[in-house]
Amino acid sequence: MTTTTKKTKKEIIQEAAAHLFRDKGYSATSMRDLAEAVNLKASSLYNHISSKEEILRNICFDNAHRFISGMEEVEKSGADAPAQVRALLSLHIRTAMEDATSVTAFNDEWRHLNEPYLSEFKTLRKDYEQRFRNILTAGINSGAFRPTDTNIMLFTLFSSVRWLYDWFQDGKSLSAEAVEAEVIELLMGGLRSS
Amino acid sequence: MTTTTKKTKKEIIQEAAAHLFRDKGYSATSMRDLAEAVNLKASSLYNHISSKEEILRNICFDNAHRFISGMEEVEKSGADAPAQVRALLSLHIRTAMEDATSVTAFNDEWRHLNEPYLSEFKTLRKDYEQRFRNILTAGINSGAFRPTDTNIMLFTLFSSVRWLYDWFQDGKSLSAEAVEAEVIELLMGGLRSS
DNA sequence: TCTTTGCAAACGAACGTTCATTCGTATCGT
DNA sequence: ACGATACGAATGAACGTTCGTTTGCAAAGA
Repeated sequence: MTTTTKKTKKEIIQEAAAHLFRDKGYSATSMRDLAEAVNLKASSLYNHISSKEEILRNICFDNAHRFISGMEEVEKSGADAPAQVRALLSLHIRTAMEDATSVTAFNDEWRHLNEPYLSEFKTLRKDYEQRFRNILTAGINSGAFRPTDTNIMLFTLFSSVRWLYDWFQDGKSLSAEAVEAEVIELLMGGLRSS
Repeated sequence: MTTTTKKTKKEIIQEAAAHLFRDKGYSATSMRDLAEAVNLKASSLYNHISSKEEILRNICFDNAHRFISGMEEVEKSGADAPAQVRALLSLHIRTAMEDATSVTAFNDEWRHLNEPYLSEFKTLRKDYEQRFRNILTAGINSGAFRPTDTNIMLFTLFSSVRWLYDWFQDGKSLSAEAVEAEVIELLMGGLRSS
């Protein structure tokens, strides 16, 4: 037995759900699909979770908080803007490769949340984006980054990391570290002034 | 009345569907939603289209062919690799801004196609990707691009353009031309060697 | 007149969810 | 050591709703 910290059934269900949501999307995943994936019948799921949306909600907010925590660490590191952007890119890339479903939730499936959670999530997201923009602005002001619309910089960085979970699951040739290094170099090269 | 070449009802339905698919996703869009969007009842849609999936199919393949046509033009232009990449980036960016739904179909919703169309679409896509990779390889061999895994280059370029339709619809400050120029500069800066 | 278009009604299938019940196991009072 | 009790976990059946789609018929246009 490896380092398996015993998972609760709820955690097993959430992970299976995240996997299905990534592959087929939230709406196209039925509770019967999910039940089959964890060797249960649909009705049994409700001994562990209270609704389909609760599962999505947990996935979305868990990962929102993961990114926000990363942002907090980066902010108080006191590093310069390029180093902060590198650290955040690393966080996004690592997360996308280690837990592909996080990025899916963060990017694609949150729109199926119901109110008031939808608004709450959007607020978290906007906050994260604003703090990222602040770093980019600092980098431009310090002369490290070529002057560019920070929205364009921000969203280009964000979404250029989206493909990782589409692609990394086919067990590709490169190691995670190599992928991370190359992507970061590619994107930082685009930001650099001079 | 602007330059409206008279649209058939089928075209109107397809455009409304594309819009809904982008906003809510294919699975979460019902035929009753779609009917309401074109001021019809659900049953009336079937006088013009034969199934929900046919709509998706048309959207996916129309746009696949649009990108493939662009690729063909670029290939026979005889330009060098950086110019070819610029041209293809321009195509992707323009398309994303003028017809946001295309990129959604191309990137996200095609997975809901049924066989045999799913396989057919995947083949078209793989073909397009391979031809893009060939251009990137040529750029590396000529010394214009920093040596990098072409898959990483390819998917980074592809997906870094995805955000445009999420963002451009909120009527933003920058003109389409400005956005295009900045994004291309950002991405080409990352590819460049030296 | 004949084709095209629209609609109300209805279809079976699938959806998320609830319910009463059952089974196994742990905890308790005695 | 014993039966009584409680409880977590699983289930089949059924609920009401929504899904994509079909049918039959009326109105409109050619």
